[in-house]
Amino acid sequence: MGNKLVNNIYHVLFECFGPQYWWPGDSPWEICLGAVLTQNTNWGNVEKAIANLKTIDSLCPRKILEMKRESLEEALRPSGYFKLKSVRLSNVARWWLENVENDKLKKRPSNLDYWRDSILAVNGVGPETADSILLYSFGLPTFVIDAYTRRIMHRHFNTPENVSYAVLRDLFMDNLPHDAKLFNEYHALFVRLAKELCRKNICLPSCPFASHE
DNA sequence: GACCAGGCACATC
DNA sequence: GATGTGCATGGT
Repeated sequence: MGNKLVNNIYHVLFECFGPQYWWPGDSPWEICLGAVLTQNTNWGNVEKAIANLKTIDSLCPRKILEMKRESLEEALRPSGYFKLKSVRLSNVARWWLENVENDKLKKRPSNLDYWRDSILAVNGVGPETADSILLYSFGLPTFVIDAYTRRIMHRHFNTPENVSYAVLRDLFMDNLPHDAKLFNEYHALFVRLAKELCRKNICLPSCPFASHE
């Protein structure tokens, strides 16, 4: 599987669907917060939790950290795993204040590997969440692998079903120019394709409508 | 009522 | 390094 295929997939998807304008969110922090809350969770439920935080004017990292644990859990409840996510979101908010909204930032290197290691060290941030934050919140050129990407690549391009995150990420990063705009659009187009296939009843494995195939 | 959704940490082998 | 398990809500 090489350069050509990885490029061709992108061009076909872009011609079909056009730009996707990702990630949904009004600010870098809101994107970061959404990346944590959407872990193994439907985006619609995440939107409810974000709306709750906005209603009580507690979206920003400082307010998240100032909130009582129970209040934060209550706001996050619709997004599922709310006890777990209240801890994870607090960890990420602390990291954000220390590393992003801080003068120290100016002295820090701006390279991808530095920031990837930094955010991956936060408890509750794994590879997908890290790459989503780096790409969609910071605009750094890293490729996001999610369940949709895995399913599409397995079903339509024959990659092993349980291929590791790192191997699949390398497949894209080794065969594409490191361009944040390209990576942004590419991942968003995978999600769009998966949803279109489902909507048109051309189902991917584990699609809820798969039994009607 | 079952199954699923844009994962992750931790234990165990 | 691979595999299994708990975490929880809301839509279909």
